[in-house]
Formats: sequence, C-alpha cells, structure tokens
Amino acid sequence: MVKTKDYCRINEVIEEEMTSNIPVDEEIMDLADFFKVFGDPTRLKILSLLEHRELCVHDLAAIMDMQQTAISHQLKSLRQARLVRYRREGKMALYSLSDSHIKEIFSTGLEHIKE
Amino acid sequence: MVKTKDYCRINEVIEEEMTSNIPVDEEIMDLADFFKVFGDPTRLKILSLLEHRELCVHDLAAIMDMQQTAISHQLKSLRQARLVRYRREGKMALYSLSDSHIKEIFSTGLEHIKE
DNA sequence: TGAACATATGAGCAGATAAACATATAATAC
DNA sequence: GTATTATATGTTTATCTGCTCATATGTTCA
Repeated sequence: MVKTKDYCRINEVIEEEMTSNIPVDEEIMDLADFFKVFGDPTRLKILSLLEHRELCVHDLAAIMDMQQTAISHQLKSLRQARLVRYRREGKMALYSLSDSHIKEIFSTGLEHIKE
Repeated sequence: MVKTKDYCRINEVIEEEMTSNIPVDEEIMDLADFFKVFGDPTRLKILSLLEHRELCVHDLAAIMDMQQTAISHQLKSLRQARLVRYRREGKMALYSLSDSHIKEIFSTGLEHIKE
C-alpha cells in the first residue's frame, strides 16, 4: 500500500475508486477529449447554429464569415466526436446535430457563466 | 440585408438570433472558455477527486503522481473559472468544488462517451 | 467527357498551452 | 528573528491546435 505522509488521503481515494463510480483514468481521457471539442468558439458556434436547423457547409461559412476549409476542418472534429452528422443533397452536405446531449450541455454551461 | 446566394440561410439565422435565445458571440466565447477548462485530463481528474471530499494540494499531487507546481497551476485555472474554491487550514489549502453544475456536466459527458 | 460547384483533405505556420524548473510567498514552530 | 513546510507564481520549452493555402474528391449538368 502506498502511503506518503499522514495528511495524504491516497488510500482513502483508492478505496473509493474501487467501490464507487468515480471515472477511471481512461474515462477521464475520453471525457477530456469530448469536452475539448466544446472548448473552441468556432465549433461551439457551429453546434449552436445546428441546434435550430440543418445547414450546408457553405451556409455555415457565410453565416460565420469564415473560410469554407476552416469550417470543414471543424466539422471533421465534430463528426469524429459524434456530435454532428450529415446527409448529401446533390452537391451539398447538410449537417445536423447527432447527439441529444448537446442542448443539455449547452444550457448547463450557460447557467454557469450567467451566475 | 446581407444575402450571398439562394441557398444561404443567413437572413433566416439573423432573424432567429434576434427573436430566440441562441447564444450571441460573446456568450459563445465565454462558453468556450468554460468548456476549455474541462478539456484537460489533469483538471478533470482534480474535479473528479474533489467531487467526493476536499483535498489539499499535496494530496492531489500525490494521488495523481504529478508535481505540486503542475497541480497549483491547474488549480489556478479552475479557480479563475470559478469551479473550485479553497479554505486555509494552517499551512494547507483545502480545495473543494465551488460549482453545483460540475456533477451534471460530468454525468452528461459520461453518458455521451458510453454510448 | 469536361466544366462548374460543393466539400474534404494535407501541409505549413503562428499562437496557445501544459509541464518542468526555479523562485517567491505564506504560515507555523522554534 | 530563522527554519521548515505548504502553496503560488514566473519563465522556458515542447507539444498541440486552428487557421490559411493549395489541392483533391465528389456531384451535377451540358
């Protein structure tokens, strides 16, 4: 058993990790990767726009006044995080949200920053 | 009014932004800064440890097997984001969570990655 | 088939960031 | 006061990240 000093509660924590539902380190990594996606204004803006309607890449770029390639790169991140999906309609790719938790996460975050 | 091409829904979006509760750009920036704090495994681990008890800096460093200065730096970020607070007890600084939304955000994130 | 449009991808660069290291501040005991 | 312990902060460095530019892929239509 590891014990460094009297005031260190490492054993208490180890005990608790085994018996409770504290996220283990691998889950922590996955969680961090997930939240990292929300930690960029461009991606957040895309998500907030898609909350209300599906939009094509060109529209997103026009609305946000950014280059199409920049938007496409961020959409790739969002796809990989399984936060958006798209369907083809002719030449266009129409993106929409693919995760039901996004609105919840948004509103919880907004509650925090408005306090 | 701005209008680039037929398929661009920028006017529709502008209309909606004025009448609904879409976060405006400043809120988007604040939200991104908020979620950025959750986007690092070290900070997430600290938050998850503090969910169950208050801990001093030394304990956090010992449990996480990291240097004290690294922990202190991250605690500063967490303080600035108003996610943790601390009280002095002698030489020690005992940190605890200062925001009620943290558990909610955690569990929502976990729901997503476990799907 | 080729031209035009819509989107995706790869490379490079500039700015951001997290840890390490050195050092400073704070609190207690002597 | 000094020594010791606990924590905080400033600086440097290596890594990561988001944008731009160039280019490739995909789709439609003539």
